[in-house]
Amino acid sequence: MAAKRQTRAPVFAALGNETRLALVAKLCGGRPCSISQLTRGSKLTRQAITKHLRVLESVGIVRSVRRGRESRFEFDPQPLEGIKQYLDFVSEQWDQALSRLKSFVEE
Amino acid sequence: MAAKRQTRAPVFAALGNETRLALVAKLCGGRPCSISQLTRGSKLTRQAITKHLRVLESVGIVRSVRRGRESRFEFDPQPLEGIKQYLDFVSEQWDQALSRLKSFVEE
DNA sequence: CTAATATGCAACCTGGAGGTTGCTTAAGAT
DNA sequence: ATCTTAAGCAACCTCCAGGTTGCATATTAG
Repeated sequence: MAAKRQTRAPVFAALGNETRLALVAKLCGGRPCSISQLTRGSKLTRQAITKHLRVLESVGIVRSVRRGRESRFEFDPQPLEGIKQYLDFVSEQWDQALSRLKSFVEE
Repeated sequence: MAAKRQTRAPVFAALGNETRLALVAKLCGGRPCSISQLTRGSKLTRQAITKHLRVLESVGIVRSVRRGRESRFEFDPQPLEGIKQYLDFVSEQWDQALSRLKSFVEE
């Protein structure tokens, strides 16, 4: 658990941006998309979108597969499982703290 | 859902840093801590820790209560619920995409 | 073959994140 | 009354995230 902490912050950071959240929302629908496709419907440049995709790719949320002249990006849910576990861990700690407080007050 | 998207990125971003993750891990244990307490056991300056706490506070993960000459920070799990919901939403989309693919292949 | 499309690469700009130091003020401890 | 500890404020520094433009290259379409 403690060993994994160093690897989770980058995943959170990758999600800490509206544009990237929107990309994730689009790609988790299942259909792989090319960079150009992802750029249409965004106010940003293709290069800007590309950079965001590379950030997501660097933490494994997304994977790129070259297909002819276009590179298609597809979603990978695995890194998200990791941070979900972390959030559950935090919630659990908190709940336990609350129970301890409660039993302390009751006695 | 779509309306909330704009408010989740900052929460993810607040967690996208090792130091802040460590602070969260400490505070979710239930015991409120002063800035000085949180600074001991870190290699950073008190002011650096303060800045990180303000970031967490700005998204509601943490709340500060003045207690005499010290300001004690306590954890608040509520914003984390929001991003958990988002992660569940993404997973659900993904699972549905997989089922669609599966039934498409099977027919 | 040529034109159009999709991407890659690199330079560049700007603002803000993350950190430090120095000084001031408030509150406890002696 | 004085010393010490906790915290706030502000200036400053460095580096990188996020974005742009311009040009080069690979693929596909006509």
